[in-house]
Parts: sequence; C-alpha cells; structure tokens
Amino acid sequence: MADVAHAAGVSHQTVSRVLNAPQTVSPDTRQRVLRAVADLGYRRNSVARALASGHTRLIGVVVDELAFHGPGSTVVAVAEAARQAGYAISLDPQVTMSTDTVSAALDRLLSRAVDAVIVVSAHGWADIDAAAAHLDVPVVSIDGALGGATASVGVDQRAGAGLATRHLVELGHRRIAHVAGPADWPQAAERRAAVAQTIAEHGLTPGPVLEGDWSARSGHVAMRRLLQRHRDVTAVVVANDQMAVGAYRALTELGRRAPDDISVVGFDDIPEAAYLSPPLTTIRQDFSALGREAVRLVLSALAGEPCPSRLIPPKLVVRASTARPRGGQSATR
Amino acid sequence: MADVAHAAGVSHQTVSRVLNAPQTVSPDTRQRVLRAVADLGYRRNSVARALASGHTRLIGVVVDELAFHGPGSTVVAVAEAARQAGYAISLDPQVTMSTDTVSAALDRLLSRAVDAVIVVSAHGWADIDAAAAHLDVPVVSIDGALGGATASVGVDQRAGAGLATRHLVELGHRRIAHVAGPADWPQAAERRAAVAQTIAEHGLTPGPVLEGDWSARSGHVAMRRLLQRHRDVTAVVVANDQMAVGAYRALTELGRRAPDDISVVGFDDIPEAAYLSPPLTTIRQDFSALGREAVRLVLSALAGEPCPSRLIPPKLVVRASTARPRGGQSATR
DNA sequence: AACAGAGGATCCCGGTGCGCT
DNA sequence: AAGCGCACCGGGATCCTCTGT
Repeated sequence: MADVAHAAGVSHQTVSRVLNAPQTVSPDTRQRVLRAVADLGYRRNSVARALASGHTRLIGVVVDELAFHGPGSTVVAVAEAARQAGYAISLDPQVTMSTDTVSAALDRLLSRAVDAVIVVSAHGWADIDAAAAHLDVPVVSIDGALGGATASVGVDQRAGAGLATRHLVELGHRRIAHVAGPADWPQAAERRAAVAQTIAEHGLTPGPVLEGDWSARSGHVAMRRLLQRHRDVTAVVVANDQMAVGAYRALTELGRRAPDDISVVGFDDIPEAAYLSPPLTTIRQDFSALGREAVRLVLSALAGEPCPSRLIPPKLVVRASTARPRGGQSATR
Repeated sequence: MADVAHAAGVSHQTVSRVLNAPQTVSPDTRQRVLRAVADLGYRRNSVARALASGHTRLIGVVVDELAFHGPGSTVVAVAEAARQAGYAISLDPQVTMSTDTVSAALDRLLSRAVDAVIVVSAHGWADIDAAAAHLDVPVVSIDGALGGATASVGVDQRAGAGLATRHLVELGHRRIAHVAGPADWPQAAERRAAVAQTIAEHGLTPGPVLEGDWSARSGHVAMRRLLQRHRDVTAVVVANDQMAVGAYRALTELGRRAPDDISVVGFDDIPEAAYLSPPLTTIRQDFSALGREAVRLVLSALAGEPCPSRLIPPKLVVRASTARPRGGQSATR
C-alpha cells in the first residue's frame, strides 16, 4: 500500500480512502490512485484489514455429513450468498458430531476471529446451543431443530412428513409404516412424530416404525424386516431418499414391486430420485434456500437487527412410487 | 495477551514464547503463564499472528460440484488433514468453472493471504494452470489432469476405465458401448480413451460412444438412445454412477435387464451403488485419499520440499450388474 | 471570519522476531 | 539461560491541517 501511495504521490491513508470510501476523495486523485493500484497489481491484505478494523468478514461454517447432497448444496449456497456480501467462508467439517467436537470447532473458528458462525447439522441442537450460548459472535444453525439460544433456519420437517403421510392416506392406504432416521436426530424425531400424528388424525391405527441411520444399507435392512414381519402394510414413508434406495433393493430381492405391492415415499429429493425405478415420490427440501436464508440471518445479526428463526416449507413431489393400494379404495371423495 | 502477561507477572513476549516455543521458557514461569491463560480463557488471535508472522496457516480450497459425493468427500478429507497439521480451510465453491471464475476465486483467496491453494475440480486444468502459473503460493490440483505448472493428485482414470473394460472383455463381451462424460472434461476424455484402447488391445471393434453430462438425466437419455439404435451391444461402461442410475432407468423402461440383456459398469462407487438393482459393478475412487494426499503435497511445498504429482490407483468392485453375455462365451481361458 | 472538502500525521490493532540485559 | 524492550507486520480510525470560497 505504501508503494501504491508513493507511485500515486499521496499518503497511504488516501489510498485506503480510495479503496474504502471513494466518494471522499477527489476524482482526480482517485484516478491516480486507482491507476497505481492497477499498475502495481496491488491487492489489499485482509489480514491487516481485519487486525485494524476488528472484523474479518469471515463466516465460520461447521458442517456435518458434507459428502451428502443436502449439506453439500447448503454449503454451496451459504458460500455463494456470503461471497455476494463480501464475506468468505472458513469451513470446519466434522466427521463425528458431539459436544466436544463442536466446541473444538467453534474454538478453532473463534481463534480465527470469524465474525459469525453457521452450523449445518441435523444432529441435535442441544449441544450446539450449549456450546454457542456464550459466544460473542452470532450463531445461526441450519437444520438443527428450532429453539434454544441460537437463531436457526430449517425446513419444516413436520409439514414435510405430514405431506407425505397425507398423500398416502388420500390414496387410500390404511396401514402405513415408517422407516425413521436415528432417534437422537431431532429431524428424524419430528418426521416420525408427524407421520404418527397424521395417521392418528385420519383415524387410522399406527403402523410399524423401524429405525435406520440414513444410509441405503440401513434402509435395506429395515425394509426387509418390514416386508417379512408386517405383510399388511401397503405403504411406507421412508425418512430420506438414500434409505429409500435401500428399501427399493429389499423390495426387488423379495419379489415385491412399488407401487403395486407397496407405495414408497422418500424425503429430500436427491437428484437421482427421479431416475430410480420406479421414480420416487418424495418430499423436496430446498437446500439452497436454507443456505441463503442462513446468511441473511447472519447479516441481520451482524447489523444488529433481530434475526428470527425461520422454517422453509417443503414440497411434495409425486412420481411413480405411490399409487392406490391394490384392491383398496381412495379416501378422496 | 497483555492481560495474561500482567496476570502472570511477565511481559507479553514471554507469553508469546510460552505459546510458541515452550522449551525456551523456564518450567516455573511457563506454569504461571499457562495458568493465567487458562484462568482468563485466553485464546490467541490468529489474525494478529498472521500479520506478524507472515503466514495465515490457511489453505484456500476452490471446488466445483461440491454437492456431489466425490468432491464432498475429498473436501472433508482435505479439511481433516489440514486441521491435523494446524491449518484451516477457506472454501470457495464454484457454480460454474471458467478461467474468469477461477481467477476471481484465486484473487479472493490471495487477498485473504492463504498460504496455499488446493483446487478440486475435474473440469480441465489448462485454465487452472494459466491462472495459477504466476502465483507466489503453492497450488495443488485434485482431479485435474496431471501435467502443467501445478502439482496435482488424481485417480488414475485410464487405469480405472481399463479395469472396467477389461472386466467386460474377460466376461466375453465383444461389443462394448461407452456412455462418456462431457468431452471437455479431461477425466471424461481419459476414461473414453482408455475404454477405446482396451477394446482395441483385445482386437475388438470399437463400440458406440454416447456423451452425457454426468447427471442421471443424461445417463437416461444416452441409454435410451443406445438401446434403440445399437441392439448388438451387450455391455456398457458408464462414466459415472449417477449416469448409471439413469441408464438403469432406461433399461427398465424399455423392458431390458442388467446383466441379463446388457452388462453395466459404473465409475465412482457412490454409497448407493451397492443398493441399486442390480447392485452396480463399478470402479471405486478413493476420494478421501485424494484429499489427504493433496494436503501432504501442500505441506511439502510449504516446507520447500519437492512435491511430485501423484496418481492413486482405482479399484474394480464387482457386483451384480455384469455377467457373461447371453449365449456368449467367456474369453477367460 | 467561518466553513466545507481534500488529504496528511499519528496512533493503534495484537501479536512475532530479534537483539540485548 | 531466562526474560525483556523495541521495531514492525499492513492497513484503519481519528484528529488535524491546508486550501479555497
């Protein structure tokens, strides 16, 4: 910067002004400085800026399961939105999510002096809240259950699972099973609760619930068990699309077919969902919107404005894995 | 830090030394300082550190298609390896990869004063090389084709495609098609070349080649076309697993089955591959190894050691989507 | 004489590296 | 040998001066 100042025949403060508040510098001088900047290929050093100004324009992102489609899309959207606002992302992906690992991550991020933190994880919010409670930077959680001390953005899981279940009920299914996610994941619990509630609301008896771990493998195991033990089930809500892939496999192995023998609804709408056989009816979550919204909240918080938690509504995408039960009748009047 | 120094009754420089080179401080003083650090919950500020020391211990990561399994896994591995070496990650994901977007990303990263850059993208290396050529920090590319100015790590694409093709030849297939990735992606080109070469090496005539864009959708389109126009084909090498999902869908729609009517080999080994119907024979790429290796190279470069480009061998994972052609004979003696 | 705008002088951010006591 | 003082990293913020009206 000193070089630029020298080349332009001004002081370094003037250069700083040109870069930060151009209108306070006369057009003439401004041009000279800008030329010098261009000529010397000068690029201002954010480290020094951060030290002097007290903020890094860096958002720390703690994320779980980054290799999956949902979190990956969300992180891309976060980065993109942040970039547009002049912020960069410091990523701290976790392989295991626990109070310890999260607080270690927050610690690393804070020592990097991030201006805010976004936590992308569906894996429980109690820990995050606890770890984030007395931080002096804004923390926004994505996909964590709402509530607690930190602001958060999420997809309305109950609405989604309700949508899925109602779709099946309206097709005429009366015995609906659920392949749930791990019980200790709030999202899994909410989906599960909403499935049960919707079934109850329609006066049906609760169907069997099996628990998976979000993986195709676990979906396969759960569905095999389901098909073998609960022959009266005509439809199943699977808590995510990966498990639905495993469920499909189980169907094939046992000689059953969707939707003829059993209807299947997934959750997420991964890009492959439309190309499975049969194309999977599922609940679409807008992962990108989640990321953008989180950044919006962060910027609000940084600006001292209130930043209320928000729920984004999911959408039912009907494809070919659901149909009326064989010999059943539609409940739709 | 001044507070800590005061609390411990030493100067702030001594505190600095306790944190950076503990052995140069007497055990006694060291204890006092460490206590003060703990009591005050002191956490050193990397921004100031960076400014004074000249390095940020930050690795910039430019990545393409982060929402997919491969890049996602790689980034996680990069971050993990970096973390272990005391480095953090600044992420700059791209939605479109071009000379402009990449150099803008490098620019942002450099102005953040990253110590090194890792570029994760299979989308051509010429641009990256050009943009990275006269950077003063080490640049390592992952998945970019080897060669050029930047060091790189990648999976041996030719070996992988060769493995896939040879597997089919050895099963007795004589008419092998290829659903390739976009021609302007070096990896797609290499896979395509290796398929052709392997076919030629075995004295077979080249099969039809169709081009997709890595998506399930494009795999679906390509496979439909293939099945309709080239009825003599008994096996197909699909350039990635997503497209294979689409290809499966086309098979189902047209009433064909794998491997009975046609054998299918994918590429990547995404987690769902084992749960498709039939379970997909594919080429496994070790994405995590890629990430770890890239960080190793970066650290070498930073230490002033040479950092030679490296290729990681892929593996053939045989599952149920490949078999001898109907009525054909195995070429295996 | 008072005032507004342009640009300069200084100190400061929170550490590190070195020479010196 | 242990510990201290000083300069310095590269910019920002505040206050101040100078010019012209």
